[in-house]
Amino acid sequence: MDRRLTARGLERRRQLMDYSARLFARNGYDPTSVAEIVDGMNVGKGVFYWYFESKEALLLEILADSQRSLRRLQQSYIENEADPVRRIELGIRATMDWVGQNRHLWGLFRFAASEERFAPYLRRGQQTAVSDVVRHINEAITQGRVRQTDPSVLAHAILGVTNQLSGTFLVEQDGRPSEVADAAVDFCLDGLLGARLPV
Amino acid sequence: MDRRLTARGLERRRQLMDYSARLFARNGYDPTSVAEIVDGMNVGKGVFYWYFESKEALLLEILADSQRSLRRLQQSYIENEADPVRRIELGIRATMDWVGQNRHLWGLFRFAASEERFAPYLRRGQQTAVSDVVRHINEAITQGRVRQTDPSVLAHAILGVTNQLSGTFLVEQDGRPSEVADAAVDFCLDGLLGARLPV
Amino acid sequence: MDRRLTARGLERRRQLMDYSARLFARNGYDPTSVAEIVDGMNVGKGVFYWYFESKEALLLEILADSQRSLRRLQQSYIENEADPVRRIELGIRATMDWVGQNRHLWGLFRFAASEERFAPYLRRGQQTAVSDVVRHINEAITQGRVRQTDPSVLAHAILGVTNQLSGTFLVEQDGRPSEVADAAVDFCLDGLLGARLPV
Amino acid sequence: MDRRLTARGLERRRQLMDYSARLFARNGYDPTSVAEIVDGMNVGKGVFYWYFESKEALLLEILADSQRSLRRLQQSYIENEADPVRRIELGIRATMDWVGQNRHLWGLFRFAASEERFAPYLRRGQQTAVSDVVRHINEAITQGRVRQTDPSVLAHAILGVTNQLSGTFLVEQDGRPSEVADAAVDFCLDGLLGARLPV
DNA sequence: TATGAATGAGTATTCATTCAT
DNA sequence: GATGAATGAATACTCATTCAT
Repeated sequence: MDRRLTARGLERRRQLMDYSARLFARNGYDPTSVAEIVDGMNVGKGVFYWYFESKEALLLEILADSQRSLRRLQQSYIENEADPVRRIELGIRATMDWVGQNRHLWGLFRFAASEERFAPYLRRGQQTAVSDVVRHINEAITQGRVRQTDPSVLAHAILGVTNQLSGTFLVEQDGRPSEVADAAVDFCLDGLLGARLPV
Repeated sequence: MDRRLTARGLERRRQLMDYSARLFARNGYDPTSVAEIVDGMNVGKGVFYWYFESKEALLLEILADSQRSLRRLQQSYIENEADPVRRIELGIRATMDWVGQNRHLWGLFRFAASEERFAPYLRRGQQTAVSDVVRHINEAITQGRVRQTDPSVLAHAILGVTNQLSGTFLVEQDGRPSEVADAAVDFCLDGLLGARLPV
Repeated sequence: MDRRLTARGLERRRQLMDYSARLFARNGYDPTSVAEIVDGMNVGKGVFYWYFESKEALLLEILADSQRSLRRLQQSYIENEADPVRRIELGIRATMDWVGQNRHLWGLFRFAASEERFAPYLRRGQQTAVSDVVRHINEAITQGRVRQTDPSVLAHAILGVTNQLSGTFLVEQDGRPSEVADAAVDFCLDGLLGARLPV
Repeated sequence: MDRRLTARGLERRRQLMDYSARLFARNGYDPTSVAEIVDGMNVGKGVFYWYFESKEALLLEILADSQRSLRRLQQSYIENEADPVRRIELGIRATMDWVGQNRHLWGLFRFAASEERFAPYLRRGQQTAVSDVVRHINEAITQGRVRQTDPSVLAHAILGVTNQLSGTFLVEQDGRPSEVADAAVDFCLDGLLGARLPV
């Protein structure tokens, strides 16, 4: 591997990744055969193995790629924001927007997270996300705006809310990211019982 | 199918389900072969097909079984509790206790939820859970204790928190159900910013 | 693997080994596909893998089997013979007789000997053969009937003669084992120039 | 094919043959892919097919080349030698020297000899070698120095000894050609029992 | 001359399922 | 009820060869 690819080659590669990701997401990774992929793209079987070492390597690249792009979006939303609570909120909004534009990858992530052979590769991205949030929470605690609790628990709770609401209302029910984000932010900040006065 | 099974037969059947569930959870459903299952149990292949119509049917039964037992536990925790907020809390605690005792099924549920061919069977259980919670929330709203919001969004958020925290702190980090439940309940009721006075 | 085989199973296994050996010998190991083997036997592809772990494992078993049977024949010829030179002669005759009855295995052995991946498995048998002969030679040297020379060199030379003559005159030219053996024995004992008086 | 090659082209061609021969010898002909060859030489795939019609044609050329060079060496050793027995001896010495300098080709010859698709191409060279030796033997018989026996049998026996000793002691054990040649010559001339008086 | 891209038949192997005993 | 044997379509992957540039 480690081929020197021409511009045309790079494009092919990207097409393969996109198309595969869609098939994986729709039919599942294991049930999707390499034959299906190359047939669907009207290319020979060798093309696949010219660009990827294996079906597994392809999935891993799709996942890594996606995690990178999500993280980039989150950081672009957050930069220059001083208020830690607001940073958390913006992170949630970035995530919702990203999911909104990559709905088809949702199932793929769930699958990868559920299988021992792929979960490890997701774990790193997950940990990065958690520690990002933990940093904001710690700052907020210092400022006395969040009660003293294990920040990593809070971070995971926020992730749980974001995941669940995006899965249900964006992917399944095709909702609008900004509205789902509103709901997620509200819940994360105030819980069920919270009743902040309107500003 | 629909065999009249002797007591010994029923026992066999149960053993097969338990053992398969463990293999599925550890190595994934697709990668686990029927041969592995029957070899591991030291029986012939015929045995498997005597008790189950197919590998897929087996997984479905495992899932249905698990969902039933989880629901039963939740209801036993809740019955006779008049306070709707308290019922939500008890539901969370029941879930955590169940996960604590069925850790190995966790990954199986995630997998099934991620694949189009199995997700539908989970959807029903999920919907039941959601509408249970929605009922409590509506009651709480009527009592003026929860702000006016789409209750199904709140219900999903609660499920998200419960899922994420149980996955991370019970299954991955092998924590104690009651403590994880405490954290989940706190977050769900008060969010990040809430600061109820201790009772 | 390590199956419990019924009598019928054992027979199938043997048939597969015989048939494969013939195909390997005729067309070469690599060029012979598992498909060819099972098609030629009119069985499903699974049958092959029910009895053998892999194509490679099958070849190894064929080789081990053959080496065992050759050695057994050699020992049966030699036992009870006191004269070491005569024992060498009988070893040569045993080998020729064995080759005469297993002509089809000849090419298989040459192939295996020529490939790094199989040669090691042959080496052991080859070494056994050499040390057998070395033992006889040492005895003959002690008796003053063979000149002082590195016995392992002599042993290899004898093997070389036996191999070459059996390959050329038994396998290629379909000659009679006893006559080829006569020639091999003569050459090994007297070389080109030797001129023992007829006894 | 049959290209008009520039000097640089001829050099490329030679490099390809050398490199391929080494790979074939080390890993086997079938298991070595054209991709491996061109990758290892850092050239594109087209280069290979520019210089050779096919992988098979390449092997055949390597073999033909080698046989030619061996024969040339043998003839250069023998020319001007009047004594037929001495000519046989010099032929053996030439062979050992050649093998000593082309150790890596040894396995390749064994492989080619073992496969029906290549053996025919070797057969011709083998026959040439045999009839060379047969000519010397016949002369020696005429002179009464070798007993009346089928000369082709004797020739094959000599080849067998030479092959086996060179394979074992030159290629496997990395010995010195002149010493191995001494041993081969001794055995061929006198066999096990011969005891010529030292000259 | 040379390259990267593409082809597609072919390979070993797996596996859910069925069947004769 | 249970077993070992058998099926055969399907799978991931390879590779000699060709081609457009």
